[in-house]
Amino acid sequence: MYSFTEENYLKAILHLCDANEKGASTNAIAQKLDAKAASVTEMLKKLSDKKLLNYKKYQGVKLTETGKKVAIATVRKHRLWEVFLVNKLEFGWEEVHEIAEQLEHIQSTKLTDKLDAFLAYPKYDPHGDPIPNKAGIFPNRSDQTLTEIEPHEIAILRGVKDTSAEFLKYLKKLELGLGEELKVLEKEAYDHSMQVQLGNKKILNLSQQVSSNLFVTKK
Amino acid sequence: MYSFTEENYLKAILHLCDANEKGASTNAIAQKLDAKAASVTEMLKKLSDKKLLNYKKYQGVKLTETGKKVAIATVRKHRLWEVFLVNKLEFGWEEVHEIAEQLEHIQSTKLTDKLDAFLAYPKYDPHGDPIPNKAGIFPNRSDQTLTEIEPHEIAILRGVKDTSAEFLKYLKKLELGLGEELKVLEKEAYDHSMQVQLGNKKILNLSQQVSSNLFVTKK
DNA sequence: AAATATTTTTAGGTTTGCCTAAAAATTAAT
DNA sequence: ATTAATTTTTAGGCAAACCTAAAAATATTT
Ligand SMILES: [Mn+2]
Ligand SMILES: [Mn+2]
Ligand SMILES: [Mn+2]
Ligand SMILES: [Mn+2]
Repeated sequence: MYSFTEENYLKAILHLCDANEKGASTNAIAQKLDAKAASVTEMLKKLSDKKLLNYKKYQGVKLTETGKKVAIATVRKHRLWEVFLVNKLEFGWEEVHEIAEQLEHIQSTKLTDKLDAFLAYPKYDPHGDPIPNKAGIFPNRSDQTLTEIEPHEIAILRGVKDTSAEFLKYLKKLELGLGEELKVLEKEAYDHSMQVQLGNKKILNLSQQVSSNLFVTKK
Repeated sequence: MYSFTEENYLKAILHLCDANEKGASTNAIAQKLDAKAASVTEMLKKLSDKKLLNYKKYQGVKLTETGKKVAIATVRKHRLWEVFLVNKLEFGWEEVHEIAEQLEHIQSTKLTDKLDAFLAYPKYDPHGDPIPNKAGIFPNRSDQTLTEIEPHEIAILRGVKDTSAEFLKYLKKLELGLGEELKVLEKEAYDHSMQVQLGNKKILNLSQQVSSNLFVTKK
């Protein structure tokens, strides 16, 4: 249906739009795909002709519904294969991305869905990234907050419940960003505060108010 | 390392050389790959330049050792993936060939070998075709003879222990060819003869001497 | 041995996807 | 508001694989 290359472009654009709201710029796409801007322009025209994205000269692009569907399906394949490689074939989580980059282009919806079932419908890939279901819906980034994590467990920050500027600024000050690993050291029974160690070894003390507003997944 | 297309050519040529002794002709390759003879000629030159096969104008081709290695590795990948699809993902054996045709081109020796281990080093694919090991060695067509098959089981004829012309002629007379399915109906305790039903429903009575010379695999 | 048929190769094109270099448009800095 | 810097597009090419049609070589008949 769609070529290797087309799927790669759509996936890159999906990720850029996720980050950038305004859409994906030619240069950003070029950088992400390790191609030249001229090649990207050419491809954008083709994808636009195929109604996979909206392109107007010099204006960057956004995916159409169809384009989004194809991109999400590709992400789904990529992440499911990564789960397979790590959970079933015992690859290390650092080795699987490159192989998944190839496997994600295998064309068979039935294969994807059977793989999904075989893996027991995982919601996150080995790097903690969410896996869209057959319908293209991503799992709630997490319904689990840091308060539910027990000492010695490692959590990965996935999102925030409180999205107020104040809270986000506070997190920034703590150097607590999405994707950060948090090892729970201790939970204080007295005030329910937590001592956690960041990936960079820094140790933080988080109040219950803070930890109950952090969506995480266990590593 | 090698492109999708190159692997397909080498695999096709391997199979044709297997059948034809004399090597593979341009036309035969074209037919097998559903391409035009002109395209094949062009590709043969490229593969010859890369030392994957020996090509002399108008003389057909044979694979070099390197070419054989690549072709066998591709067959290995193809058949291992077929086993995966049938045994693990519960595909029907008639659905897997097309998907394996895509999966066989994934480039990662480590993946292939880990898949092999995950599947417990299968010797045959779902269609009974032998799977070469990591070193490129095909299994002995079968070490199991028909005598070891129990009533109600179905066996597929894979080879013969006795290769004498007499025996082969006898098999031909019985219409018993490689690949034939044999359902064991009864085993006579008295003389160890067997009653078997062929795929075409014909029922045969085979002496122990015959059944002990037929290499089979269970279906 | 010639004539005919078949196979294979050559010659010239197409499509996909990528490139460099130059031109045009947009954005940022005086 | 100009000028300068950056981004994006256009123009012109290249390589991998494919194609059709015509020419050359080989194989088969007469
Ligand atoms: Mn990945
Ligand atoms: Mn990819
Ligand atoms: Mn197959
Ligand atoms: Mn193939």
